[in-house]
Amino acid sequence: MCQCKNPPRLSRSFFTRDGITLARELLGKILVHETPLGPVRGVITETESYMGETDKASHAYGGKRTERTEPMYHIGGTSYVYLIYGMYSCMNIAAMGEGTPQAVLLRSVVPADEESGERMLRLRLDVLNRKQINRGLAPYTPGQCPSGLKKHLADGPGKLCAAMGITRTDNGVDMAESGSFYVTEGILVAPEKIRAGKRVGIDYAEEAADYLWRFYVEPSELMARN
DNA sequence: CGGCTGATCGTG
DNA sequence: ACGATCAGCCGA
Repeated sequence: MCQCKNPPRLSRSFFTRDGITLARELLGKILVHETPLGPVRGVITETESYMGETDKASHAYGGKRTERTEPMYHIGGTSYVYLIYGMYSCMNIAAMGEGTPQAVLLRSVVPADEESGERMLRLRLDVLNRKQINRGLAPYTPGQCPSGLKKHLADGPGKLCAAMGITRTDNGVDMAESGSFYVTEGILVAPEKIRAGKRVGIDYAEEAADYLWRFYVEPSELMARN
């Protein structure tokens, strides 16, 4: 599927831009995570911008700099992975430079190749099965898994992290330097193919809840290669 | 497909 | 107490 199986990771200058530019530029790029199963590659199809201390939806709103939000304050390219609702992880990439806590939430990916798709399915099953066992129920096997799992492999921030094996141990990684967690070129997305909408799950953010800071491409638009 | 709900735990 | 969520269940 890829002409070039191992393109180089994107370097610092890609990440040290403002959060809106970075969110748009990340569409079509490939997120790569080395897992015990091998590399998992996902084409990024949906992102959200969190614009720092003045953004009421941001964890850094009002200059809240704590142990949790610290990675957002680090240099562009730093990962910010946090636990939400007690059971899911959300994956962000810091934008801008040191001290400016803008970030991009990665909301959705699709497998970049068949091998990645198989690994995503297994990683999703691992997470689901932990809950099954916890409830005293029989674990799913790769053959008979919940219907809809393949269709909704990584189309949500929690599902994206589960499918790519991303946990809080991946928090604070410099993705411009790391050899196991990084972003590469992927599919060219023309600017006119980028849709925008309101960010999800931030009803508390008053006027900021209406900003069109969620960006996405229809999977059918992912055709041309770099 | 759309709406509702319980699950579950680190953070401040 | 409260989430930058998800899966399961319900009704249409």
